[in-house]
Amino acid sequence: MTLKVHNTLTRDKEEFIPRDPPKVGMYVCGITPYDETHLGHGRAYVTFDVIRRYLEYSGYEVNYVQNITDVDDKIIAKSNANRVTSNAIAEKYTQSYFEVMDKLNVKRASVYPKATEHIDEMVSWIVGLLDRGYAYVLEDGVYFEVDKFADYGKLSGKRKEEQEAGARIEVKGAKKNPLDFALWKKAKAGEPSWPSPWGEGRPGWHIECSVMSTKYLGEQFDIHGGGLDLEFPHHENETAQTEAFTGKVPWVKYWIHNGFVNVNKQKLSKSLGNFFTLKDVFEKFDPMVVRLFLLSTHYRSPINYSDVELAAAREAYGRIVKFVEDIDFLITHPPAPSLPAGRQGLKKRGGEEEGEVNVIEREDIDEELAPYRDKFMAAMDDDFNTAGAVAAIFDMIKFCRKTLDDGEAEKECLKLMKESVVGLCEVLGLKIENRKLKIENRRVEGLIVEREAARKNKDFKRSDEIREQLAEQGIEIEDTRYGTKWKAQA
RNA sequence: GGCGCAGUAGCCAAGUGGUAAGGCGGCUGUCUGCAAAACAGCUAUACGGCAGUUCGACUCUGCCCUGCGCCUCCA
Repeated sequence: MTLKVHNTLTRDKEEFIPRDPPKVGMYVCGITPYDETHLGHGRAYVTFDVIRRYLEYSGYEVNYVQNITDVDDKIIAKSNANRVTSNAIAEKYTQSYFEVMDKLNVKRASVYPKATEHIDEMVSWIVGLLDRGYAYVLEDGVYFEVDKFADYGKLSGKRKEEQEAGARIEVKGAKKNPLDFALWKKAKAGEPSWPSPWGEGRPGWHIECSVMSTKYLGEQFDIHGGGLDLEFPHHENETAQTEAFTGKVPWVKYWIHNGFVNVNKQKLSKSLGNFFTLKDVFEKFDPMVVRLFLLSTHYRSPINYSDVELAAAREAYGRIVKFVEDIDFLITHPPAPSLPAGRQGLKKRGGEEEGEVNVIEREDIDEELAPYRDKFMAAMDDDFNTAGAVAAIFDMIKFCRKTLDDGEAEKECLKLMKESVVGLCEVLGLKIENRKLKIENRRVEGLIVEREAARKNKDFKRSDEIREQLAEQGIEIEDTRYGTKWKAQA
């Protein structure tokens, strides 16, 4: 089986062959931290997290770079409005971003380079582009000259001649072509700025991604991702300036873009006021439910937010969790040892002749589980079809339940079923936690708190009782100067 | 105006040139003193419309209708 990836550059599904296997260099456009992280961000970063996880699962070593645009008009506007430094704004929302992503179980990137920490490199790129004749200086900054780059438009499929007729292009006089974009913006009063050959100022939006991606991944690399809305002009501009600067083509081998989150069929957006912050959504739904909801649609299709669909995802997620809980229960509650030695399992439910039990062994199950794993892989190999992959997980669960209904499973066999389901979920970044064990933990924690209180009151009788009580349940406690630790005896 | 995406059961959503994965919901059953929960079974003669290609299309082509996105900051 081979992995196929839809490449925006070729508008086709292609076999994925990294430049230098098993290494994969992957760059994803990160956030501009000026406000709370919303569901749209969630979709984007869950998408690339799944891609990253699947590549790793497939044996690749992924170097995942995600930038943080910590200097920008909106950050500056907010800092001025709130009378704090733009750095404070950026810090605050970056922190918030990580909190929320952790909840969604998005693995951390290998590195999160910040724009403000790479200003020198950006300046030298701009100098280089000027030297090479791809840029020019105006009153208010330095601009990239789109007409000097013959391939302009190759990513987005937009021809610059055709854009000029459009109504939505700004009609600024000074630029040679309306599509020319700022590499460097000269500072206005009250803006953060850095020195440059063109005076104090700050970099334009696109240059940071070119500079930072190539710095950490090399002048050419495998995957560049981001939301569909970044395809043009952001990614187009990045491509133009990078290939102009390095002279190496193609800069990026595979371009991957995720679709939007819609509400009432419209794109989530600030201007429409129809966006949900992830923190808001988590008030109503568990982050893993949100993740499953996101995974239930192919990453390139639009996905419509609705409480009804989130609730459906919650039910579905609950069924996966319930399955794992049921298996855990069977593992910890083996049936009466009236069965032949070494054989533990379930009593057959339907009434067949007594004494005749259909014992299911680990090897058999391993073999029978294979088709579901294959279905999962086939779906993921087909441009990361997470919807198909999720279906495979449900198929696997259904098969396991049916098998358990038909006969007795060895403990090893039960473990294998659990590992198989949980393992596939893990590839999708879906954490499956046994809620009952969690409650159990909470109960233990509660007793420990009670015991600590008793000790404080020198009620050692009660505290010893609790220690005894826990010990009977196989829980050992250890008092340390940092507090009481506990562990279950193996 | 240019470029592009989508239209599959009550809802969401995969998918294949040879007659439709999965989830939610609904219905029925198992379990239960009853219920709830849970689990199980069933639940699209049909894939926006009209033509065409083909032995055969939901899947390919053309046109049309509807919705959406990018071309301005945006995941």
